[in-house]
Order: sequence, then structure tokens, then C-alpha cells
Amino acid sequence: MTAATLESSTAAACCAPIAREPLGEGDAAELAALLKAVADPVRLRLLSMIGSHAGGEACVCDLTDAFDLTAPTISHHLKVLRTAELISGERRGTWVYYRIVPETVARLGALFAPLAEPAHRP
Amino acid sequence: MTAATLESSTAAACCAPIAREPLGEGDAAELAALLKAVADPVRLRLLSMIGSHAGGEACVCDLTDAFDLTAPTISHHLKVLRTAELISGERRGTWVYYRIVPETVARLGALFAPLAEPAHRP
DNA sequence: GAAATGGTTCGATGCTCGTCTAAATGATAC
DNA sequence: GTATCATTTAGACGAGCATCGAACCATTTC
Repeated sequence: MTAATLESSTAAACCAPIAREPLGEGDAAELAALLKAVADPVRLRLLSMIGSHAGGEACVCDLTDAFDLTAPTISHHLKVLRTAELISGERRGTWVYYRIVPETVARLGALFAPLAEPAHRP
Repeated sequence: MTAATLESSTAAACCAPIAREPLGEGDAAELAALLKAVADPVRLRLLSMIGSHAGGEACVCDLTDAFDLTAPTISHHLKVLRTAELISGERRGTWVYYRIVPETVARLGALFAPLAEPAHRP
């Protein structure tokens, strides 16, 4: 699935729009898990750093230096993001490089977009 | 500013505001607090119920009945959403009605939105 | 007023999560 | 093969959070 596919689906089928109809129990749990992965200052900054880094990928060594946290802690946060499929990591030689998964990030954006529209309901 | 904007995004394919530049420590903490308010299955369903309810507002009595939770718990979750300014409550007579605050929700949508509006960029 | 109904606040409890130190794994250089 | 740097895993501790029962405000009705 590409970013374009997701974009075209914001108004229609794919991802459950939060304002069209009440969220089911299962969908809510799944989305909450995804949101929980982003609902942390460190992980938010990590995501932003990786996404804004030149070339679209960032080395763990760069990320670790930017925080006042130990390497295991950063690794833990990266694992949470990876488990949520928000980022993907690849080892090339000594260092591991992380990259953003645009589809998952776009899914978050599409979640609240319908709600933001003023007067989407009569 | 619709499909053309997306087409213009290049190989990085990440045009979400969060990927424009690294998030500051203060902004990250503030956004994480906002996200944490939504990163819960119950609150997500509450938000969806309120947002999809006819007239744009929902009574607490309706919300409480939809869950297998006690009234204090629902009230707690509503308070979290209210503190985050995601919803606003108003008492009319016997019942309390909650309504969505579109500005705050829009902020969430804009964060990860694949179609970043030019006006929102700093 | 007094009673009844709708909502919120107050403590308490059990669980989850972020962080650390210590140890293990992976990869390169000598 | 051994030394060394980079990253992850394992285990443990403390803080925060979701949930509950009970007590507490607000509004209507008698």
C-alpha cells in the first residue's frame, strides 16, 4: 500500500473514520495501542528526528546523543515504535538505521481529520 | 491543494508536519500529553460517540450505558478529555452534555496528516 | 424542606510503563 | 582469535494510570 492509496481513502472506505459512526470495541483497542506508541515525548521526538533527517533515515547513534537517556532506554522506545510499525530498522554494518513507515503515520492523520471538519453533521 | 499537493511530495513521502523538523522538548511534552488523552480505548470510543452523535453533543447518560464500566470511571475519562480540551461539557437542567472541541482535534489531525496544510507550517 | 435521580469527587488498589544497571549479542579491526 | 565498539535483551524499581466503592454536589419533584 502506498501513501497515495491511503490519501484517496480518507473520505471513504478503508480506515474507520472516527466521527462517522461510533468506534467498535476492537477497533478502539487497536487504535489506542497505535496511539499509545506515539503518546510519549521521547518517542514523539524520535519519530520527528527520524522523519526529518536527511535521506529519510537516522542512525541510532545520532538519536541517542540527542537525549539525556541511556542507550537501552532509547532502544526500548525504538522497539515500541517498531512494534507499532511506525518505523522500520535496518542494520548496515556496525550501525542500525531507522526509517519512517508513512502508511502508519498517515493512518493516524486520517483518524482525526473527519472530526476536525466543522459542521460535518447537520 | 488536494491531490496535487500530495503528488508534489518526493521520495521521502513524509510530508506530515512532524517530519518537517525535529520537535522541541517542550512541544513534544505538550503534544504527548494531548495524545495520551486519546490513547485509551474507552476515551477513543467516547470521543467517537460524542463526535458522531446527532446534533454534535451527547448526554453522559447515553455514554455510560454503552460501557461495562461504572459511572465514576466514565466520569474520570470524560474529565481527562475535558482537561485536554478535546471536549467541553455543559449542564442543562438535569443532564450534562458534552461536545467536541474541533480546534484541538484538528491539531491532532494536522500532526500526522498526509496532506499538510500550508497555513499550519511555521 | 425532603426525597430521588444524575454526575462528580475522594481514597484505595492492582496493573502498566518508563527508566536504570548489568549482561548478552552482533559486527568490525587488529 | 581477541579486543572493542554499537545495540539489544533481561531483570528490577518507582511512578503513573484505570478501575472500583463510597461519599458528596446539583437539579428536579413531591
